[in-house]
Amino acid sequence: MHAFDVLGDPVRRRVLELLADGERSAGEVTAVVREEFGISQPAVSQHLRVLRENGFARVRADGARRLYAVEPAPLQDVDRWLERFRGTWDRHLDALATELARGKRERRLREERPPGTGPVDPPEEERP
Amino acid sequence: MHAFDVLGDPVRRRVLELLADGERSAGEVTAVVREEFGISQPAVSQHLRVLRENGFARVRADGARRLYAVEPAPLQDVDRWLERFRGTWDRHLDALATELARGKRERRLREERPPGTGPVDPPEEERP
DNA sequence: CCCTTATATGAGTCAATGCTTATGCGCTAT
DNA sequence: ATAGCGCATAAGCATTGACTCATATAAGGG
Repeated sequence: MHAFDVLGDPVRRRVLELLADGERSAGEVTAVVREEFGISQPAVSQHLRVLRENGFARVRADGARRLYAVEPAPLQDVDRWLERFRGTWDRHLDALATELARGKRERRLREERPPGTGPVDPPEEERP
Repeated sequence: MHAFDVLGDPVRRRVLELLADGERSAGEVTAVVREEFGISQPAVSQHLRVLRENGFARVRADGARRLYAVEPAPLQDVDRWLERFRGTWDRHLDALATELARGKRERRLREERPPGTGPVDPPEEERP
């Protein structure tokens, strides 16, 4: 199962959020998720299994309890995959920042730049 | 459809990779994906639709061709969701280089805002 | 105009996945 | 020992979603 398939499920994302602050027992996780999603204990257990088997979580025994914690490797994989798109939104952010800065400057110094010299609007989204 | 569901499909991930370098026509994308995954033209078109309808791609007409490009917003959402786990792998000291690179980029983008002054992440939310 | 090219849509099928109920199995405590 | 808790697994069912083939639409070139 690919990392993105694992993260595709809202319950599993919520479980990871709960584990982000540190170890939690299966019971604690189950209580929260049962409450929020209205699903059964076995359902949560099955999600925990998916997280385990795909390397998103490790588990350790504490008496009869199972303590789960985040295992970061696959999340890092996702992060690295996103790497190639950061350029895409950096460009957008830079453009936005430039636009905002220009607007602010123009509001303060009305006459500094004549109209028609700014960047053109990016193409609008289109419905074919 | 949640961003992670969209990214759960390997064909759609591949399409986004192809678009990461800039605009490409539906035909170009289809040719590559057909070759690599052995699926039909309509199948690729349906994936393009999913990307469009979920805000991952924008399309613009060029005669009979459709030129697709990445729309970064939902990828940024994913990136922000990952944010809370970066601490987890910092503790593991696994991705020092990645983190340093990111830190440098963020310092460049936030030169005028000192760290620790931004809002904290809200709980996971859906984008309609 | 007709034919071809480029892309999108519709209907139908099939497999994957997430849920439920029922049950198993190891700890813990009485 | 035995009952009860905590958690996992099994089996069955329903839904979702990705594919195929067939077809629609629209632009461009003779």
